[in-house]
Amino acid sequence: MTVSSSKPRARRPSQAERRDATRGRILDATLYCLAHHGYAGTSLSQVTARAKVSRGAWAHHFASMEALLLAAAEHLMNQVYARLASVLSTVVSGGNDLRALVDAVWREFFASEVNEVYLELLIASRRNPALAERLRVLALQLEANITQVATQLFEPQSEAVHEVTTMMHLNRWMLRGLALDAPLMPEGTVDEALQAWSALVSTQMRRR
Amino acid sequence: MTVSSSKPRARRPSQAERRDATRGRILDATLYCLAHHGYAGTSLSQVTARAKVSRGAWAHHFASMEALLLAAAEHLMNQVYARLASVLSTVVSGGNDLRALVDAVWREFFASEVNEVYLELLIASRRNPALAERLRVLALQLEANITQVATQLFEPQSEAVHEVTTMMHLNRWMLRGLALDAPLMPEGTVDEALQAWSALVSTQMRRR
DNA sequence: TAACAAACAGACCAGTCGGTCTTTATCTAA
DNA sequence: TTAGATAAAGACCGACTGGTCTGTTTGTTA
Repeated sequence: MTVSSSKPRARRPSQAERRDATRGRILDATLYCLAHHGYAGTSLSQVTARAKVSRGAWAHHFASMEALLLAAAEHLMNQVYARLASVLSTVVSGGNDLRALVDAVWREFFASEVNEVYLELLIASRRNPALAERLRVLALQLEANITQVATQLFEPQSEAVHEVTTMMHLNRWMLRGLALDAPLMPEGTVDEALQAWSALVSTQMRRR
Repeated sequence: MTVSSSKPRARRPSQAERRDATRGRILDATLYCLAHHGYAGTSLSQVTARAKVSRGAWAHHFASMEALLLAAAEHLMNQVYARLASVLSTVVSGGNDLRALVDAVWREFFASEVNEVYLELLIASRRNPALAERLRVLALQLEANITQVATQLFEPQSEAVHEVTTMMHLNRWMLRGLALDAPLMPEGTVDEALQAWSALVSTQMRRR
C-alpha cells in the first residue's frame, strides 16, 4: 500500500506515518461508536478499546472529548465527499430519471451509517456551540459543491418552486425527516415515500 | 398556607392527589430536562432537583430511568393532543389557505419544545427497543386521529400524489427535516422553506 | 552515539451516574 | 385508637465518566 510494501526490506513506519495511522484509528473508532452506540453512549473507554489504543495515546492526540468530536465531524465529512462521486455518476449517466437520482442520494447518504453519525452530531450540536459552528461550516462547503452541479444539470419547470437550490433544500429536509421516522414505520414505507417524493419533484424540475 | 387560606374549611389533599401531583411534577421536570439538556444531559439528579423531589420519592414512583422515560413519552403525547385543538381551529376557520395551515402545524409542533423533546426521544429510541415500541404506538394513535380529519377536509387534485395520507406523511417529514436543519441555517430560511413547501403542497391538494 | 522529542502505556483522580436501602412522616381503614 | 399501607427523605453503593500524571519505549537529529 505504501512505499515499503513493494521493497524487499520493509521499512518500519516513520513517526509521522504512525501518528497519522493512530489518529485515523481513533477517529474511525469514534465514528463507529457514534453510529452504533449514539452520542450519549460513546465514551472514551469505548473509543480507545475499539481503536486498540491506550488512554495515554488518546490524550496525546486529542486535548479533550470535545476536540475529538470536532475532529470526528471533519473525518465524517471526508467520507461524505467520497460518496458524492458515486451519486454524481448516477445523475450524469442516468438521464432524466429523477427517481433514480433520489434513490441514489437516499442510499448513499440517508440510509447509510454516515447519516446515523451526522444525526447524532446534529442533535448534539444543539447544546454544543462549537460543534454547531463546525457542522455549519462543513455543511456550507458541501452545499456549495452540490449547488454548482445541481444548477448546471437541472432547471425549474413550474411556478410553484422557482429555484433549483430551493428544491435541493426541500429534498434534503424530506429525506432527513424520512430517515428519522423510517425505523418506526411499517415495511415498505420508504419505497412508497421515495416514489411519491420523486414524482412530486418531477413536476418542478427537469434536466437541462 | 396553601389551600387552607382561601377556603374556610381547608381539606388537606388526599393521598391519591398528592401522588398524582408528585408524579406529574416529576414528569414535567423530565420533559423540561429533555428539552433543555437533551437526552444525554438528562440525569436523575437534574430531574429530581427541578421537580423539587427527593431521590426516594422518585424511586417510589418509577422503577427505573427507562420507566421514567417511557412515562415521559406518554406525558409528552398528552401535550401534543392539547395542541392539536389549536391547529384544528386554524384549518376549519382558515378556509383554503394551505400556507396558514402549514404555518400553524410548524408553530404548534415543530418549532415548539414538544418537538425538541420528541426529537431526543426519537433518536434515543434507536438504541432502546422499549422506547421505540412506545413511540411507535403513540405515533400510530396520533396519526389515526389526524388522518380522519385530513381525509375529510382535503382531496387530491393532481396525479403526482394520489393520497391525502401520503401528503400528510411527506409534510411531516419535510417539517421534521427542516426543524433539524434550521438551527444551522441563516435567518429567514424557515420562512422561505414554509413558503415554497406550502406552494408545492397546494399543487397537489385542495379543500373539499 | 548522545540528547532530545514524540508516541504511547496505564495507574490514578475527583466527580457523576442510576439504583438501593433504611428511616421517618402521613394518610387510611378496621 | 391503632395497625398497616403509602409517600417521601436522603445516605449510601459500585460502576463508570472524562481527564491527568508519571514512566517507558521508539524515532529523529545534531
